[in-house]
Amino acid sequence: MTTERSNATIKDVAKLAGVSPMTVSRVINGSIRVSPDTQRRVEVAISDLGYIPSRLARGLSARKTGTLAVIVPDVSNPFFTLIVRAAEEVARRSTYRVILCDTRADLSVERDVVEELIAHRVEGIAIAPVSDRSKPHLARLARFGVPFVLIDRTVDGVDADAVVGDSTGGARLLVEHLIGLGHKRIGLIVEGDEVSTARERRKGYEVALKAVDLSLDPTLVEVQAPDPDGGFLGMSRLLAGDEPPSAVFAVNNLVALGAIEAVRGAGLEVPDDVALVCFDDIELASRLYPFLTAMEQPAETFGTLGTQLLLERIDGRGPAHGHVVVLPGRLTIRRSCGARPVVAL
Amino acid sequence: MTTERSNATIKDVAKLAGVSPMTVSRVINGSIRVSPDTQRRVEVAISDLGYIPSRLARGLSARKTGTLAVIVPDVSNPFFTLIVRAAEEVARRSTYRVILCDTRADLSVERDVVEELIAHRVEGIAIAPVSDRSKPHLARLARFGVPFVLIDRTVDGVDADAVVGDSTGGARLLVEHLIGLGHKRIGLIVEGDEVSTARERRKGYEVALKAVDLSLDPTLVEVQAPDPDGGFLGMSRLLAGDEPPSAVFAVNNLVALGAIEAVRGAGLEVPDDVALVCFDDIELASRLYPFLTAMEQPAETFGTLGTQLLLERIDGRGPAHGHVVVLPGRLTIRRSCGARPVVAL
DNA sequence: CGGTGTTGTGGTACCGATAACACGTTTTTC
DNA sequence: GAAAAACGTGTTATCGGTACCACAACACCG
Repeated sequence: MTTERSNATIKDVAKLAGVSPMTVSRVINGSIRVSPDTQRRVEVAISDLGYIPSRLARGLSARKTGTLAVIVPDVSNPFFTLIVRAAEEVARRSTYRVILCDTRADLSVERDVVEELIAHRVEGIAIAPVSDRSKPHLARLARFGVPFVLIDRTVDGVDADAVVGDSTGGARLLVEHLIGLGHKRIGLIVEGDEVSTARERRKGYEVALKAVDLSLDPTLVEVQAPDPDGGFLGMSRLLAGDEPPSAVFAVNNLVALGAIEAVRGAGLEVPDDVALVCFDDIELASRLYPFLTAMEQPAETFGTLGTQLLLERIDGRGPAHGHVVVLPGRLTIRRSCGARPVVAL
Repeated sequence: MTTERSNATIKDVAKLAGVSPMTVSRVINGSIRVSPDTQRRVEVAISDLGYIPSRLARGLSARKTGTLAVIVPDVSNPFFTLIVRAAEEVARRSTYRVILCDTRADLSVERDVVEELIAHRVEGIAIAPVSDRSKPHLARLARFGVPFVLIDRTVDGVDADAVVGDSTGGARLLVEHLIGLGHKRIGLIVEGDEVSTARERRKGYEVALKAVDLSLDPTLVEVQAPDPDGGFLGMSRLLAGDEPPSAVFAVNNLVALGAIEAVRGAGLEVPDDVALVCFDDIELASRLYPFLTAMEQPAETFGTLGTQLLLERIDGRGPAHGHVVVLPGRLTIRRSCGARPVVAL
């Protein structure tokens, strides 16, 4: 193994192989118009020099980088991790590379990330936007002609391809399940309605209640950050009310976690004192302790389908207007709702 | 808001501002040698055109990209997520961007990722390598003069900066804890010893047993993949043995998860029938259900320190030989080991 | 046998930025 | 008050590739 420092360029390879840089370029890019003999010589030279073509130069010159990006608000959320994995897989099969970006649900980080990706001249972006306030960022992409696909969330006033879950329907099912268990006072912990999923889940909650003539008590709705802290706060406030709910619907898995902590913190238990349901599973946690009754969404499909739509857009195929795919979820009944689990532990 | 498609270059900006591209470049890069008036005119032009400089061109021309990379074997593992977050934070403060890469613990993916990052001309890499067999990949980096820092794991035969946990000491503490609880037959589920942490944790296990004259029974050691499936398999085999262990040390959090499932699958319970300890916590799961007795490692510090070492390397500072930092873990006693928890639930 | 393709290869310009140097002007310095 | 230094800006070459066109050599056609 040589220890020599290598930073060969296409010219070095060309010289060593006794051809022009253009011919080396042809070999790299798998052009057909190269004689077998030349091709072999060039390949040997590349290998001898340990040559790796610069993506910077390639991208600059060819005006395409072969790079996509996936932007999510939280890479550590298992729901988004699955999306990312699936997206990478699809992209890889189309010989695209993927840059993964985490906005931490922070609008200003999202703004920077989008700008950075434009600067990198990525060819397309799959994005789970922070909220409706992401609209300027998406407008920026549109202005630069960067195709994008929305994942998990739509953005008010933005017409684009999107792959989302059936939040309204899913929420309705969850709440109907609680109603079926006899609950009449059902609380909701949800994030602000500038996030499409929150908006729709809230709507599903309301539809389910109205359908059985249960009144909508505004004191039973807590608007909180979509994380464990928000869940904790929301549940704490609900429990402190005059007439606390007997069941609560948490807008997502992390909120549910915090809500459970709040229940326990109040010396109560889930589901005995408060039943709980939510959107999205926490896979690792459920393996250890199958507890959360949840509307599970097909995260991988979000990633797969989203990336496929994106690739179509890049190729100039696809309809003129945004193509929105809505995927149904699956209700998984476990302990937190208080129903007898279907499968014994 | 104009809907015009924008792809302005530095020349367009220069023309609009009535200066040369060089002057625009100076403004972009915050050079001091620009008159306030010119600066303002250029900034207005940039803003009017919605100009975003091409990183490709900048990188090619300036021969530096201002980009680092973090490579981990599993972004969804909370341990690595924390590392990544911390690394990004440090990099951002030094005006570096970060590319996040997930190898899925697959050597061939790691090879491709490394090659891709060299092609992107990243200026430095923090990597949690797959195993000792990652050595050629690291050699490649060295050959290209790309500084790198090892995170969480060292690689046999590679001299580099590294930030790792005290695996041997941590493992010893965990096993001593089990011994202190009266266990005499203690099993181990570990991955192959081409991974430094596995090697060292196994060593810690052996040291702890020897220290109290407990024999090393090879049938109590299961070598398995470092994921839930491996844990399940390992635990299943241990339980099926002639003289099953009364306690088991799982090499990491995910293995522990699978191990618990195996115990339950056999109609037994943790810790009543088998006590269990492991490395690394699962934060979300522990919030829902504080169960795992674990050696928690300061993941953020791995990321922070690692990136700092990397930045020093890039600046040409830092010692000639690899600087290895070993960080101690913290033993968190919960239920899975069978000890009475310090804090009531 | 000239005309028309096809094949394999090279030359040149250029992608969009910056480094390095040059140059006219103003300011400082003694 | 002239030389030296600082200032503000432009010119040119170049980073490492690829697009586009040119072109020689050979094949095939009627």
